[in-house]
Amino acid sequence: MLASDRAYETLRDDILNWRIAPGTALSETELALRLGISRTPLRSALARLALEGLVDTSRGRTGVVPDVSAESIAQQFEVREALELQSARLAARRRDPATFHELVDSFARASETLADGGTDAYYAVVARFDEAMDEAVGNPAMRAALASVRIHLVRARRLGHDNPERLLRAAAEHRLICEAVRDGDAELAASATAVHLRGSLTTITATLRARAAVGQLTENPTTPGQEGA
Amino acid sequence: MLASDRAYETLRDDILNWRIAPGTALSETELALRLGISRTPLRSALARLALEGLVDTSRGRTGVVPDVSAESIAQQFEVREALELQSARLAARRRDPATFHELVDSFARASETLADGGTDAYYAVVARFDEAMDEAVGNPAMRAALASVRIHLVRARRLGHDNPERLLRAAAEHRLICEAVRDGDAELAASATAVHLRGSLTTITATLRARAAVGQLTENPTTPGQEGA
DNA sequence: CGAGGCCATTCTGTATACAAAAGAGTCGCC
DNA sequence: GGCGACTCTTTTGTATACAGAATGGCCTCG
Repeated sequence: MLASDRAYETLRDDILNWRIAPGTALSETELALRLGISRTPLRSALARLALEGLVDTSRGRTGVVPDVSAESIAQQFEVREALELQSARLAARRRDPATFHELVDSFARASETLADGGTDAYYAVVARFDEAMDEAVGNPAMRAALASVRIHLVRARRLGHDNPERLLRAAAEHRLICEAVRDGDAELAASATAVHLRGSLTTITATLRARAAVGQLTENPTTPGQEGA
Repeated sequence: MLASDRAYETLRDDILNWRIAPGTALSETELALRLGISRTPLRSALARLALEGLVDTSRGRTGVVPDVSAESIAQQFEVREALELQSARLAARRRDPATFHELVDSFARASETLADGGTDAYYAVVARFDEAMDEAVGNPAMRAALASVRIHLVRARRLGHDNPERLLRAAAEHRLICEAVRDGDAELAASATAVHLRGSLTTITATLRARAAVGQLTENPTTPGQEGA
């Protein structure tokens, strides 16, 4: 595999999993040294991250990891709502019913999945759902646009990881979407998606508020002293 | 200005204005020589174009300019519809009325604008409209998503340049959108946008069909022999 | 005459060296 | 004591050199 791709994936995962704290300055020389590659492929990786919005280069030339604010999340959700509702409608018209019949079953068994494999196992089902929707829509441009939005919300999702009751409600919402898509009901699929997104955003916003209230004491134990002091 | 930025803008304009024909292979060494820079900043420019979808790197490592097919346009419009309808709704809720009052006037004078300054002058008004919508929405993520879609449709728009009667109808549609946004009527703004997009897509599709029927004889006079022979 | 393999050419990917610019820190002056 | 300018350091942007890989042509064998 290419060194630039490895650097990109490593940095992306580090940012997405909060191993690099928001506000951290991303020095090319330092990162290149840390990853054991030269600055050339690292620059390429940083450029990709910057274009995806995972690194902010707007102020100053040194890239920094952008913060996850309630405002930025709400903005991402406005875009996500537009794209996912459209996706749901199109998927309902073009889907393979068998695929979504299967997904309905998967979401019906969500409580077992959560009990057995935890949140990661559940999110794997969600990933299958997203993939099935993208494939049903059959629009590469839509897939790319959605991928761009979803990658931003991964960090936010990580914040709400510890909320199993929300995940169960989300599973029920996903199940309804799958049923609507399976039955070819475009408007119901869109409405069910809107319901799901509203619930999702409410949970994330509440989590952010709770974190802000608790303070910054117990978080980010993995990266001590990465901030700009 | 940075050499990489200049290279990016030059190549982007060349692609958007059909000075580089679809299917053309983009050799790094050749382009670097042509633009008088080294391969390093040129690589950066190519990477940006590839991430924006203006250069296709999926098959093989050498980038090629993707073709503009009726299918790809339709797919872009499915994304555009999702984003612009959402934008129209949000803009209607958050707009500054004066801005859109002014735009209503501008589109009302479209026939004069076209007579005086031609299509370029008209498209300048459309650019002001897009900017006003983005500003009214006030969502950087939405702005970025829309910019990504719009850049793809610039090439398609160039194809339909020679259709003044369509432009007059488009001006009337734009005027209706502006009136709805000015009045804060979110649903009317969305509906008017849907009408406009449908008309736009129909025109572009018809133009593409006409070009296909005429054949490839009279096109691309600016870049003779750029294709792979 | 066709197909397969080998060789050469050319391309991309990576590393490193150099220059220019920005930022911070300090010294001097007001 | 505060403000400003200068210098030094660190950083990014660019160029070039080198290595590995792929592709195309050509030759040979069947």
